[in-house]
Amino acid sequence: MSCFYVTTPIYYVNDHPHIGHIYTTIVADTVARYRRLRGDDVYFLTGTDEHGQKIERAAAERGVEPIALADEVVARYHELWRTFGMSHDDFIRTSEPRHAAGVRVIIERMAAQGDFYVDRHEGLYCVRCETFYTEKELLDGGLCPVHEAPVEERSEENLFFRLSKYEQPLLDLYDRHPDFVRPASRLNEVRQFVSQGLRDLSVSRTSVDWAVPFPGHEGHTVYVWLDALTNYISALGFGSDDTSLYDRFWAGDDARAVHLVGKDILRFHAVYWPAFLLSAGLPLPNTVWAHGWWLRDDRKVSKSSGAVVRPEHLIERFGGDALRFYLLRDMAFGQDAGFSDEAFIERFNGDLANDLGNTVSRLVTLARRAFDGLPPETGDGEDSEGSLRAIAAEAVETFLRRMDEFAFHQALDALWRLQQEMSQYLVRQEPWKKLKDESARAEVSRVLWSCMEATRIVTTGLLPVLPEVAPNVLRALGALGADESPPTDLEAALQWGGLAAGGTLPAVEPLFPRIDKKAYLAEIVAAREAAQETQSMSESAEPDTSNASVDAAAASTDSSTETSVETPAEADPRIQIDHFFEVVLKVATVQAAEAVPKSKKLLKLQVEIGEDAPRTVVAGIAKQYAPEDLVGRQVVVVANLQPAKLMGIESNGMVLAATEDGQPVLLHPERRVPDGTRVS
RNA sequence: CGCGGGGUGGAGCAGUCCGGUAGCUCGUUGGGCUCAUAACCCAAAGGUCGCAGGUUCAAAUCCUGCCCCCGCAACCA
Repeated sequence: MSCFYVTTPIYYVNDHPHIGHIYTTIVADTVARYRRLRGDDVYFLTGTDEHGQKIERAAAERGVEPIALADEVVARYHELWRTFGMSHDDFIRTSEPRHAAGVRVIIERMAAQGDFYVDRHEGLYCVRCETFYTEKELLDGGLCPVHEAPVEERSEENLFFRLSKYEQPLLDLYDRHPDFVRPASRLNEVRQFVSQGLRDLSVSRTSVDWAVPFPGHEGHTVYVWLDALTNYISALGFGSDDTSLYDRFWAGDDARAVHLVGKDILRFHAVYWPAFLLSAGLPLPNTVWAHGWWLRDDRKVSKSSGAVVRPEHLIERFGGDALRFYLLRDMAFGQDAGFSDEAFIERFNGDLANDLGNTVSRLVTLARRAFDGLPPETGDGEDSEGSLRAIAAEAVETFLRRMDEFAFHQALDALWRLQQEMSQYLVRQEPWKKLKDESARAEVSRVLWSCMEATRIVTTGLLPVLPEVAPNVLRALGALGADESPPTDLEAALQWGGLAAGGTLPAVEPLFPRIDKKAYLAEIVAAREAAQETQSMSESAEPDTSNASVDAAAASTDSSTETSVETPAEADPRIQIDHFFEVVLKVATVQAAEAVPKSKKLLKLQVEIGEDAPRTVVAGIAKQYAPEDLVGRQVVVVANLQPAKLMGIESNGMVLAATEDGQPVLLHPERRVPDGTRVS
């Protein structure tokens, strides 16, 4: 028996759970369940990353302690993981003392190697970002690219980690263990990054308090990634008195550790983390598996049908297992995939309702009609065709191999191939025509038994994917007693011959009722509208007729960890009219327009605004408007805006547009009016 | 030369590492069946595998060049 350790990243509590977190964790859970069923000693870890300035600041804004903020988000994760039946063995929070202990010990070991040194981080610092910038990153005039505010010269004493020292050892690692990063294309990416040269890494901050204190350096706290990555071993007791888990799952000879990560944080796991471990003289994990992203499907079809990405709604309505299945089946693991409600419904109806659920119904109904229970005689593979058994064996072999490779979509495909073969076999045999023929009783029994056995095997393979529903399907098939637990030895359970002959078989309810696609899509549109209604009414503000921003926020499937803390829905506060008049809006005619080089969204416009000379205005509308189509058109501009530089071009004003689903739609007066006409 | 992903029948994708009759799901059309959740089964139509070269007996797959799309970062003032 080998030891298998699987982890998800720890999720930053400044971010509410989204599809990216859900996906990674579902994959990890499926792998964990699968390895357990293969007889491995498994440890599955997930958790939360709680330190850092963002949390500190968000907490301060709300007037609470950072830990209170973290507690709230952690509670949501716990709740969400429950709905998916996640089987994690531990949930680590970086705010826990046991984690800090691990961080201290790894840092002490790294320090003992002389891998830290103190240096002054001198540079241009934006106080509002609390970040250093290089001159190259700044806008013309030395302004912060985020705030366009002046930066200041600042020097902060930091501890640096000698990352450069590990450049060659890392390259050696990638050569010796090509499996260290998967898929292979990602390894190339990482290798290229490292071979371009590594700069030493700043690993302490003096400006962040909500963090682990840096051992031996008063006033310094540990940089977020050094802190966060260490969770993978601190959770196993590294740095504590009891290192039994660590010895078993990290340092053991037969231990295999796999970190599942989104491709956005691959570098930290494939470069920094092994460098830290090498420095500390600790064993390395075996594999960092980087998966792709779920991208929002923004085809017109979706928009016109009102379908937006709403995993919460899908979960609530169809359960965690259905979403698990969709996510694992529809993404070629490692690559990006598009997420849409329609695809979910099609997958659910096609694979689960039609293929699996309906098959179980028809088989059970047939068996009950013919034998008032399970078929009394087994097929034993010796039915009139004798092929189903061999097909099942082949499907099982492919299934196991693909699961081992983390190719979940192909593993599921293998099962469905068996299901399809079985269905075709059933139709060829037409047992329903022989139900009343006493002489064909044995034959009918063999046929039905074989089909049910094939379905049992398919369902057994689904145990790691559908932990909640698969056992129910087995029960419906009579392959599992009402109070019996699902099998624990997957390989054995996938062998032909597991289904008993004879016995009772209860009538079935539909296991996966088909989803009425049209009705469902209408439902989510209605739900969204209701949500908006409630929101605006509760704030007693005018209904927000432009719903674009609401959609965008609800539908984010971005896996970046940079989204802000969710704040209670807040309608725009009412303003005094003189506030409005502070904004000078004028009609202007576009004299000239050209694309801004190297930019995708920006157009540089010359607009006649009734002044001595036309103004230069930069507008982010290049994706929707061709420069030549704009010349001669009238637009509305904000005339008294502070000039700003965009891609090095000074913009003196702002062109107004309605934003629909993130796409600007230009505003213009109903009929031509003189340039410079005030809008109010 | 910023980083990355992708271009395969109407749609969504697999196959590309390790060349060998182009595959899956959905959709469309026709037929069948009626045990079953308007399900299931059979058949058909539909592709110069982005373009151009090259290597090879053989290229979606390997090599070279090019075009286009989409993310990310720096730009939606």
